[in-house]
Amino acid sequence: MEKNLKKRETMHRLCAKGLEIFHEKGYYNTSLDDILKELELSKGAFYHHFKSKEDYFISIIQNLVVQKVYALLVEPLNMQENPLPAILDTLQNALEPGKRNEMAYGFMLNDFLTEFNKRNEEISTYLKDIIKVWEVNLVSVLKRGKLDGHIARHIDCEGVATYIIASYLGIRSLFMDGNTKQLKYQYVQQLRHYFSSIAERNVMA
Amino acid sequence: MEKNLKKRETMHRLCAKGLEIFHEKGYYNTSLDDILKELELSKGAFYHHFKSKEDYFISIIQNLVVQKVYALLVEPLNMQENPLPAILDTLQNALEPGKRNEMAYGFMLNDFLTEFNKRNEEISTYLKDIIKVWEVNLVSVLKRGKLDGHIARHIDCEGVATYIIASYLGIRSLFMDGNTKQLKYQYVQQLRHYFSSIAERNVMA
DNA sequence: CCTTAAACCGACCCGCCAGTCGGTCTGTTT
DNA sequence: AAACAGACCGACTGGCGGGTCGGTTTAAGG
Repeated sequence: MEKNLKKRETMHRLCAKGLEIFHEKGYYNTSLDDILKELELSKGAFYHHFKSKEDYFISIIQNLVVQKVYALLVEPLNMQENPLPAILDTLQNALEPGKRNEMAYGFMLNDFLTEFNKRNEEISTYLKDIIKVWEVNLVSVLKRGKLDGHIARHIDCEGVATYIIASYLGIRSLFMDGNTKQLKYQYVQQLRHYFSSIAERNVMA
Repeated sequence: MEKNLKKRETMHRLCAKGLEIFHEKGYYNTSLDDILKELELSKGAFYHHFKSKEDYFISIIQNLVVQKVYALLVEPLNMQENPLPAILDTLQNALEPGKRNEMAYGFMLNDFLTEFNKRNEEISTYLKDIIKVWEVNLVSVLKRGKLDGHIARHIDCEGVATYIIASYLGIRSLFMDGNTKQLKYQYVQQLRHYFSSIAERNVMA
């Protein structure tokens, strides 16, 4: 059964490198040969494992992107009892420059989302589903926070989630022009102000 | 001098239609022939007026996009004395579906920004400059608002501007999946909460 | 071993599209 | 009306890149 292992290994190498380069240069701006050259693999190897470039990218989304979103943006939401600081910490961490050689700058959802919008409906759908998952989790954490008295009763949790997601995607857009340190600081600062306006009137960490 | 008129007219038709289609389908996903076909012009005509596709798009940015940003996002900022409601109204209006057959959904900065990021540095620079202009104007309006006692004294106006821009770009990203009405409502609602947290403590319209 | 099927190779095909170029048509100038 | 220039035409080129396919290597099973 070593053949099977080889297969997995090669597919995994392809996906990992693919995500890295697609994220770096964009999907449409990256040719398969770009990726294949780096891995010293051939066209033949690629098409043995994937039926098309599109199919390949969908694999990447489902195997890697989904996991990363969970690990980076969903799971940390439940690390604290009070959702507002939990969300703040999560986002702050997600904007941190990549540690241990992982994908620099935490995330790429926005780039892919706009790249595929109106160009490839199927891939767009997969990406939107990921956002949806994030949103659903945000909402549930926020609602729990409302029940626990951390968030004011009149607040619309769905609206808050939408607004958080929007601001996060947007700040990631702005990250491209270098001054990430300051942008991140400003973002977190203002997010704090915003959160203070929807928190239940006692204290806000 | 009718020749000169003809030239202007053709160039203008090219730019207008170009912006429309580039915005609709993306720059790299639109071939010149796509545009030329709709205008019933030829390759020859095109290259008589512009030296490349890139040069063409830069013309579009400088002639049309800049103006639209001014008209839609900068000028309305000074329509009211209190900057926070002014900004709110401006953004709300900018998210309004296009009236009188103009470009649907107000704006496209984010799409272009991410499309050209890492693919064409020159064009990216032009786009970033536009954002910068918007930012500068936001900051100046905010600072004036602080002097006039509408905004709390400890607030960082640059940070606020960044956060506003981020959230706007982000909500525009989310607009692609259809439910714009609700998204817009949620966005404006939360923006109001945020603004209430940075306003000087009297009233907030 | 020898067979079989898998993983893998790489030359090739083909459509797409930015850009070229020789030519035509039309209005302006003298 | 002749000469010129600028607007426009459209067939063509060349490179890029996704996808194909016949062949070769490798490892599992008999």
